Amino acid sequence: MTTLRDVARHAGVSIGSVSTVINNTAPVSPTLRAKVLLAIEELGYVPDAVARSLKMGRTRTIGLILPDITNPHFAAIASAIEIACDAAGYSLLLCNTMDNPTKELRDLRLMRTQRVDGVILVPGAGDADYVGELKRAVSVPVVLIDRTLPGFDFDAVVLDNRAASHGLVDYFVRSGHRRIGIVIGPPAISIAEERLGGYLQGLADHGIDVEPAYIARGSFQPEPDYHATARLLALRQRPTAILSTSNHTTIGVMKALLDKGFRCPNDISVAGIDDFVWATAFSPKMTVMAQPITDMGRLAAQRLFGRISGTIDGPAEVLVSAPALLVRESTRPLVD
Amino acid sequence: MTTLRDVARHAGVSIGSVSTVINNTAPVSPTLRAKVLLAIEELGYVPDAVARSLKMGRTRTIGLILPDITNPHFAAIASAIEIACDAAGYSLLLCNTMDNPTKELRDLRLMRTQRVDGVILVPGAGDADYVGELKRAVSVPVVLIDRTLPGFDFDAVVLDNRAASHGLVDYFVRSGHRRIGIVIGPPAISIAEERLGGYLQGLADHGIDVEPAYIARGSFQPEPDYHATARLLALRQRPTAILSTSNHTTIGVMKALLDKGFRCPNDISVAGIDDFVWATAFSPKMTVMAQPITDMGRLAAQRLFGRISGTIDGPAEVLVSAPALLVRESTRPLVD
DNA sequence: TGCCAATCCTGAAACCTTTCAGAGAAAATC
DNA sequence: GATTTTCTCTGAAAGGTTTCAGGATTGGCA
Repeated sequence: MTTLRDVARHAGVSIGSVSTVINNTAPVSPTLRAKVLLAIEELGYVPDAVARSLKMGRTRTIGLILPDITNPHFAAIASAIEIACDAAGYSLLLCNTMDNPTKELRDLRLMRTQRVDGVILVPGAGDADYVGELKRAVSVPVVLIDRTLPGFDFDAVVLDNRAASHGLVDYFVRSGHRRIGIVIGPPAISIAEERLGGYLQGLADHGIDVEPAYIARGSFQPEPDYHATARLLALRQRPTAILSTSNHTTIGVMKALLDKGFRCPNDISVAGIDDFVWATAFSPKMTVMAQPITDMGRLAAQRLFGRISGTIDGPAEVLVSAPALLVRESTRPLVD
Repeated sequence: MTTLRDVARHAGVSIGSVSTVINNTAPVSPTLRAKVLLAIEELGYVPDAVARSLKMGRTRTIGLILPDITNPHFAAIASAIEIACDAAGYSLLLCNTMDNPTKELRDLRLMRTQRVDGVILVPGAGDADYVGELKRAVSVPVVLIDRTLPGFDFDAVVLDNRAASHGLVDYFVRSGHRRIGIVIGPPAISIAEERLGGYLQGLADHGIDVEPAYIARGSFQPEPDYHATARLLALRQRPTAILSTSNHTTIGVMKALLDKGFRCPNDISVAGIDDFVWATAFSPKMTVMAQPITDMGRLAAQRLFGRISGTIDGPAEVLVSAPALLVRESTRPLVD
């Protein structure tokens, strides 16, 4: 590796001058600049970000911790954040927790030792240890995205989850449905409770009694949610409509319908939260509440950069995005 | 931030001793160890990876450069690599090129300034500049995955792409199809040519003449491949089977069928390369050649770690994985 | 008791950069 | 022409760690 020292020697100038030229940190004579630039070119010098980080006390790197990069929802978030990082001159350290709290703790610790300048986090369900570590990780700005963490005042970028499921219930009821099931994730995850809350509120607003059996607990994962859906379908008095509360859930729901021999929307209407590329590629095209996920990712990154630079310094804010209903072909009016 | 110096002072020992205890790099007395551990605990000391990297000359970080994290295929690769990194004590720097050569160059340069210990790369279509930069990036081990780069002897982990499309052609022909179309990506990407090659070979092996109009150039992207498919469907003499050469391509193909009013498999059979979670959630369940993608990601990471540590030091190897045919419901025998 | 070997531990150098006080030269002012 | 100001550039310190030559202490042996 060639260093500043090599460049300086080769150009016949001091190390400090080379640094000055590279970073444009003070006026220099054209001669000096030319000599240095030439030397850099000839030696193929590339600055060492490690040494720079050590000296400067910041790494120009942020950490992204999410549950499952394999889920297109989180992949879209990652993509948006990566674009923002590129534009702002940040590098991106990626960690995938697989929804494993132990791994998440390890990742948080990794962020500390790596001295990232900030963290964007999709928090899992946190116990006491977790909460402690997260608090300590707070030496650096943290922005939550997608999910929140009760009791922590971090900036957060989230969907209006209650509105999302409430809107879907509204739509179902307007279409004549009253027996509406829901497949929902674990209570420890904030969005599960919020989406369930919107569903309950929606039913209440329309004067529909809650049928406990219509609330099927899954895990926001295709497999468990497949089984949760199967329970719904096995009911003596089946729902006529199912609210699927995430894209991975939708995979489980649709798979269950297919396997159990139900046609959608003829036998049962299904609407989901989250849009995805393949939603319109197969039968039926899915009716969904879409999240402005790219915007949300960008927003989270910009928020974090603002905190890091000090441009943003008020109290923590929760930025809430509105979902948009896309009516397609997995739902139909109930006529009987 | 508390430093080694702080810990040393607090424990009443030397800096070197603290380092020794932390890294278990030499025998120390139980007393010393206890004092140091206690001090670390009390001060909440976390080692500084930046300083460590500077001193050691390695960062224990690898870079992953891929075209589109939003594509579940690459997301699966990323996930597998992340798991391998976690197990081996490496951090993962993620870059997303969006199939943009300029961005890819920038990412490569970023890897150099960040002093990553190695790079796993899904190369795009490279021009001269690109090739030069890549050559320079070679100061550090590079492992290619998914795609190769002609003329570079890097380790690579790839699918047997010819076998994948050849196998699909075989399957179609066995099912009675002879008018077989293909939707393929741009020629500059290695896998496109290989998959096209397997298709041509397959036809040849069965004594079927190549119909140029049946070869539809797309981009391995839903949108362009939708239009490529539409061209196939507009043919006077339509193919009875379509070979879709990537998962994103499959989205375009199926969408086009749906929009143009063709039923699959009744009107046209479709088989794709790449399996994906939602392949079995909708109608029709897709017949595909599945890649052992998780294995491939792990393999690439292990290969890279081996190169970095020097455990592996022979000439570059291309590790070829075999695809597996999963017959589902998007294909059917041709009876007429 | 005296000496040597073995065992622990210390302290400073080095990794590559940024930053800044100040040296030296040129330009400006009286 | 002497003095001050301005403009460039230099050189060294500092950032937190690892490493290693050597110092200090202990134990063993004659």
